[in-house]
Amino acid sequence: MRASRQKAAESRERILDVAARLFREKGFGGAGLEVIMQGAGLTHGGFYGHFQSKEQLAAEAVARALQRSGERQSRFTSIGELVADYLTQRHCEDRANGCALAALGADIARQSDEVRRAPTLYLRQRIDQIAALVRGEPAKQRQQAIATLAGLVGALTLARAVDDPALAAEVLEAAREVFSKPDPALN
Amino acid sequence: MRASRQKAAESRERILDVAARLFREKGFGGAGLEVIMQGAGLTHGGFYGHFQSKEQLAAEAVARALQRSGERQSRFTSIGELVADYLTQRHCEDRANGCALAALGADIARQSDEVRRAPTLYLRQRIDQIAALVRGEPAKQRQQAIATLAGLVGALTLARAVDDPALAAEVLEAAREVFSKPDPALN
DNA sequence: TGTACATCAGTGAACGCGCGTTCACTGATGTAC
DNA sequence: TGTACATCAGTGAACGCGCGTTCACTGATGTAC
Repeated sequence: MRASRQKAAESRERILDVAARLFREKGFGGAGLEVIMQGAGLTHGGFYGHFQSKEQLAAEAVARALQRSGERQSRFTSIGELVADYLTQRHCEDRANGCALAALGADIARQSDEVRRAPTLYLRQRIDQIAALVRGEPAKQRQQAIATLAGLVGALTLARAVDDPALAAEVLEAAREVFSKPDPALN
Repeated sequence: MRASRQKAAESRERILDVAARLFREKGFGGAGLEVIMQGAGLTHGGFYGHFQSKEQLAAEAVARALQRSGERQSRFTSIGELVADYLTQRHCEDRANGCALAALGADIARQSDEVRRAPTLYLRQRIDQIAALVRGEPAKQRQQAIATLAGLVGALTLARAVDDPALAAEVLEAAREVFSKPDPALN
C-alpha cells in the first residue's frame, strides 16, 4: 500500500487542487474531506498523513487558488484587459475555478488568521499591480486600484447572488464599462 | 405550555430577528437551529411550528435583513451620505447587523432560488435608488449605480477578508473616496 | 358569565446522518549491511 | 548486487459529535354551549 515519496508528493498536490476547486464551489463547510480525498483518488483516512487539519487544508487551498489567479492576472498590462478577463459570464458561472475572493469572500472573513493570510498577500499584490496601471499621483493610484478591485469582486458577488440571469449579465456589463476606465477625469 | 396567538406571532418575529443576525455573523451552516431558537428564548423542538425547514428560515431571514438595510439606505438623498454610512469601520466589524449581501454574498450564491429572491429584489431597488442620485443620461446612471453598489459590497468583503486592520481601513477609506463621487467626469 | 372540551404553541427526548478525526493494519518503498 | 528489516503512504473501519428533523406529550388558550 505504501506509495513512493514522489507519488505521495503528487497526492498532496492533487488533494490541494481538488480542495481549491471544491471549497470555491461549495464553500468550506459544503466540501467534506471524504469527497475531496475521493476527488484526489484516495480514501479519506489518508488525509491526516498530508495535513494537520481541515483548516490547514483550507488555508493552503485558498493560497493555491489565489496564487493561480495572481499568475493569470499579473500578465495583463492594461486595466481594460484585466477587467474584461475578470468580469465574464464564464467566470461568473464557473465558481470552482475562478477568483477565490469572490467565491469565498464572506466565508474567508469568518475563518482563522491562517486562512486569511493568503488573501491579504494576494490583495496587496493586486493593489500594487493595478496602481501601476493607473495614471495620477501615487496616493490616487492606490485609491483607484483598491476601488477597482472592490468593484470587480463586488460585481461578481452580486451577479452570482442574484436570481435573474439578465440582471446578473447587466451587473457584469455595467461594471466592465465603468471599471475598464477608472477615473476618466484623470486620463 | 400553549402560548397565545399573539405570543406565538411574537416568537416567530424573534426567531427571524435572531436568525437574521446569526446567519450574517456565522453563515448559514455556522448558525444552528438550536442556538437560534435559544436566542429567541425557545427550545429547538418548537422550530417546525413556525417554519417548514431551515432553508425557509434562511430565505425569510435574509429578506428581513435586506429589508432593514433597504429602509436605512432609502433615507439618503445623496450618494456621499449613503457611501459614508455603508463604508464605516463599525459596519466592517459588525457583520451581524450589517449588509446581508456583504455578510453572506458568496453563501447566497450557493443557496436555492428561494433564498436568492430577496437579494434580487433588494439589488433592483438599490440600483433604482442610486441611479436617481447620479447625474448623466439614464443608461449611464444605471451603470454608475451598479458599479457603485458593486464597489460598496466588494470593499466591505475585501476589508473583512483581510488579516491586517490597517489594510482593511485603507480599503474602506479608498472606496469611500472613490465611490462618494462616482464618475467625476460627468459632474 | 361559567363550564367543558378541543386546539395547538412549546417542550424535551430521540432519530438518522454526515462530518472531522483517530487508529490498527497492510504491503510496497527505502535503507543498511 | 542481493537480502533483511524498518519505514510509512494509504486503507477501511470506527469514534464522538452536532446537525436538521420528528414526535409524543403538556397545559394554557381559544371555542362552543
